[in-house]
Amino acid sequence: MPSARTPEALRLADEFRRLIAEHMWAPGDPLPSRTQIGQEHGVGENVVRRAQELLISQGVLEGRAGSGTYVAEPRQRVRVVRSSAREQPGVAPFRADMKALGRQGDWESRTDAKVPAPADIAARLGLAEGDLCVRTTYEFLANGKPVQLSTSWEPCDLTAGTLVVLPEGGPHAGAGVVNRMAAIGVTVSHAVEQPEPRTATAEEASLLGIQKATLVTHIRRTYYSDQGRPVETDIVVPTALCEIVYEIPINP
Amino acid sequence: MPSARTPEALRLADEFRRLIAEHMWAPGDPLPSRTQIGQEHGVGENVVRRAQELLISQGVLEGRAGSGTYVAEPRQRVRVVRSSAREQPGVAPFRADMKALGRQGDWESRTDAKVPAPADIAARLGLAEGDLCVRTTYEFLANGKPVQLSTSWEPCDLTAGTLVVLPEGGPHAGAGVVNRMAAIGVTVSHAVEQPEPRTATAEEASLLGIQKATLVTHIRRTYYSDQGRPVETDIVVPTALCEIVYEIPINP
DNA sequence: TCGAATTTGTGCGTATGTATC
DNA sequence: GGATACATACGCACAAATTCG
Repeated sequence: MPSARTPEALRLADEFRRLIAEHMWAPGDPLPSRTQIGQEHGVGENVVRRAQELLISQGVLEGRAGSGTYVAEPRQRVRVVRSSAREQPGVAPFRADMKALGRQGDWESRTDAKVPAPADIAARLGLAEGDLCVRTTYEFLANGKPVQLSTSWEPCDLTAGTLVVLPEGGPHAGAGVVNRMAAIGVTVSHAVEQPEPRTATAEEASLLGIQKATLVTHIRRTYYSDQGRPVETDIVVPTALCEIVYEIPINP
Repeated sequence: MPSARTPEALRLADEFRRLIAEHMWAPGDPLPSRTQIGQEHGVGENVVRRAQELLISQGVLEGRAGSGTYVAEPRQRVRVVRSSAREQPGVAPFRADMKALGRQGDWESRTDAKVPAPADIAARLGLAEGDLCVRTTYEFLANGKPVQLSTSWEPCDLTAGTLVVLPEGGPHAGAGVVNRMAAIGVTVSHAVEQPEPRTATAEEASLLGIQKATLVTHIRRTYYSDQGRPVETDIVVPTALCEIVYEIPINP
């Protein structure tokens, strides 16, 4: 009849937390190796690993393969405001967000002009599978570091032959969907966003510089106009880097 | 030199998915035991376990301790709309949501009248730690089954001596925060919601009838009035049961 | 420049607890 | 109460990445 009621790994994780809280371990410091910690605490190497994994998933520690496990630097998260006030004439929403935080907002993008819509996107856009779209993938940077990913899908026949075919080209480059649509006479009346939690894929983690399998919020956004749905956008917001804020006005 | 590039567990998970997609396994069916599956596929027992865990975390399978692993029943998720249109005079927001889905919306609540605010709540409400609050915990039901949890915190000195001291008592019971505040002359101008992904605690999983450690969205909501922040609410929305929709009007 | 030692990361296995039938 | 099945904790072996002489 053995059995401590709380697993050793959890106790060890608490010990790590205590050492960090009491400034025995400072941000950026490497931890001793797993074998060393294991010997000092009289536990198996795996127990150490599990304790570290727990805190890594919580953003307290950071593991670097081949190098060591480190105390994570406390980084201020980017506040991403999502409200109607985001859409201002001639200003890119993301850059406005970053300016409010005193950071430089930039982005890199790649546009593929005629991409057949995959099944799920086609369903969301009300198209047949395989109908052509303009797909643009974005990587948003705050002070040069990636903090957010997104992919936008616009049906080809919506913008074909206009000046705004390419989201990041022409006179309205980077002005945001609402402004671009307004330029071709399409009035966007409202947007709908559906945030869903999931874990980051390996590719996303690599692009964003975050630990693997950490939590992200996947926002599926739809812009609605009088004529129908102009644009769908998938946005990936890593929890470790950004906090999402929805502002909701209350009608009296 | 061994090593298949893809782990056995992932291949087995795909096999499970295929069997379900091809209707060999129907919703509600129990899977064979892990030892049996392991022998049939020539893999270890824990490989089966990992494959099942993966699909359980995705809501495809469902594990019941002591009983077996089952194909999850496909249940339609409850659509929770979060927008300014939610707040209508005299109507509880949640009940309106459920009515739009053709379901019956109910809730159970428990109010504790004078609870000292814990540190994090005090900070959010702009109080000192230990200041008294009215804490109300809710369990929202759709057709009798719990789908959402929330906890609201109201500073005592805000409502003390009025008819709306208790959120679920008096003439404005269940009418929603905005209406109750209006009854005592406090005009709520806007709300701010901050959705964060995390995993469900054991208690939450038990209350909501979901698998342990599945994903939820934890929404921290603040109602703002002209005088300051009247109310904070923590809302727990399980991904398996609900989808969250934010409607954002676009100002032309 | 290269390779060996160190460290983290991954996959798989075993023992034991615990719930269900 | 016994048998069965899932759940949990812990351990081992090897691969991948990094570091440093």
